[in-house]
Amino acid sequence: MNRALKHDGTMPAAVTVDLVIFTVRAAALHVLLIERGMPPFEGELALPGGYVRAGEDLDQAALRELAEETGINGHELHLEQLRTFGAPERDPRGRTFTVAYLALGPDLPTPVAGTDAATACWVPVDVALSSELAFDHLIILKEGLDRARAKLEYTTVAAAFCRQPFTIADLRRVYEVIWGFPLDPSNFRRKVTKAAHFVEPTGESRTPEIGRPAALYRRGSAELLFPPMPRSADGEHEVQPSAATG
Amino acid sequence: MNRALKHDGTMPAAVTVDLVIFTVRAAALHVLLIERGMPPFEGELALPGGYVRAGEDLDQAALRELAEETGINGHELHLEQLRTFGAPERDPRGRTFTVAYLALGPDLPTPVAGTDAATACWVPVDVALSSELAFDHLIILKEGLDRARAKLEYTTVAAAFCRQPFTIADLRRVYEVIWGFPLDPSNFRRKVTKAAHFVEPTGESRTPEIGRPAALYRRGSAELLFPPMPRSADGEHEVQPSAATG
DNA sequence: TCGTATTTAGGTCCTCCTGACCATAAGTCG
DNA sequence: CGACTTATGGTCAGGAGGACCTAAATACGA
Repeated sequence: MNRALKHDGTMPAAVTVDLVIFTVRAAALHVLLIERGMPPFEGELALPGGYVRAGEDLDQAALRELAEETGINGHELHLEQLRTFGAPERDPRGRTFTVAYLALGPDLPTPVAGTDAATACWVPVDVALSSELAFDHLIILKEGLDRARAKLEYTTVAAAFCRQPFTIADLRRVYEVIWGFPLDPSNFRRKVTKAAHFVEPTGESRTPEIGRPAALYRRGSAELLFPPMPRSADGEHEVQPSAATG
Repeated sequence: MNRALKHDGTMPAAVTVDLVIFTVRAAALHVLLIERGMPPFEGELALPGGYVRAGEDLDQAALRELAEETGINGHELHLEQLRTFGAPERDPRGRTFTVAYLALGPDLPTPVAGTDAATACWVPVDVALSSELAFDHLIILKEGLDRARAKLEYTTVAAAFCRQPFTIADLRRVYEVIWGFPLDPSNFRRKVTKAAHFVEPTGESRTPEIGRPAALYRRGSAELLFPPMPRSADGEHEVQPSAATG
């Protein structure tokens, strides 16, 4: 009854991980893209990723790919599963499922070209969103962006974009860059400093090129932010980007 | 370099979907469990699920399994991807990845025993949580419960548990059962009716066995709830249940 | 040396939302 | 009719957030 099934009902398939790696640099949100060095989609832009290896957990595979593509050990940044994509025809080589991951980190070094990546580079997300990406990677990128924007609201992951220690203004710029509109500096400070364990003052301060020195903070222990960071600027009440049919 | 890899780098693996199906009945949250009718874990309790078939998308596979196990066509209920589990030794038959789904629906009919399920039945979640489940299904169930609890806060999915039309008290009982503590009826009504497009009045009312008749509502168009439903009862500030290493 | 520009830090007012109540309405049951 | 139960609606105080405004601390230039 089912084509391509083995006697025990299993269907042989390949499983990959793909990573949406975001960082904030030069007042813009960037995503790491590679130019594919082999078919299919040779020469096209794609998200970094690769096959899950035999003894490997999914998180391990994501961390390994992260290290291979960026030279960063993933313990410094935020990593979470996004969603798994498995449309039957999404890979011309055969049935392939990909577990998409979202990675968020501070301004990362310019990546080295990996094994199967001809080149790897940081691309502003607005540029990437209007590009053609291999496979279904454009959809994955969009979902990653939606997830990142949503998570800024009710979690403290914004701090994952800041190299420690950081100033309140650094943290505010993360929100402004990812949400795409300015926040009131005064109200933002009040919100962040009064929230329990979002940021902890170090007691030190840093003098910028111009302006008054800013107090330095480091991440607190809180993961959730309650009440959430308000995001009232116009584009509100959009449909939630989650998964399936419902 | 890698054992069990084909020449092109792929590792043959099986992909399944498993479903955490929640419903509210008799003032308690229930989850659908099956007793496995074949090895491995024959005779043990497990989440319903099965292999993704050849031409099938992941969502399609989840909907098919849902129909097979409960006789319900999934378009009446909320369905979303939870997370993918792929620990190397999670299935003794060989490398198997499972895409876990979360399904939420109104008091569903008693399920029919499916093809590979000896028996299927609704189990109170507190009972299920203290049971032994096959594979890593207990972890999946816990994550599904965490996700459901969290989603009640900032989305309108609670209405997916109510057969339409429903009363405000019906909706409130969903929150109370899933969160595990009572909510103030008056404040809950104010919150729900003033939130934009959470519920829409039908103009009709229903007389219960005892007490004043209650106005009937149906689901509004909103998916997100802003500001969120407050969940201040003690167990607050717990670590977020999300995915990976971070 | 003394303003000026710039950025941080902190305060004020007002409005909305929420928690904790209380009061009333509209049914059923004895 | 009166007791009970549930639904509906209102009040009041406290907290959080948006829209401001003021002061502090630095670099720079006249």
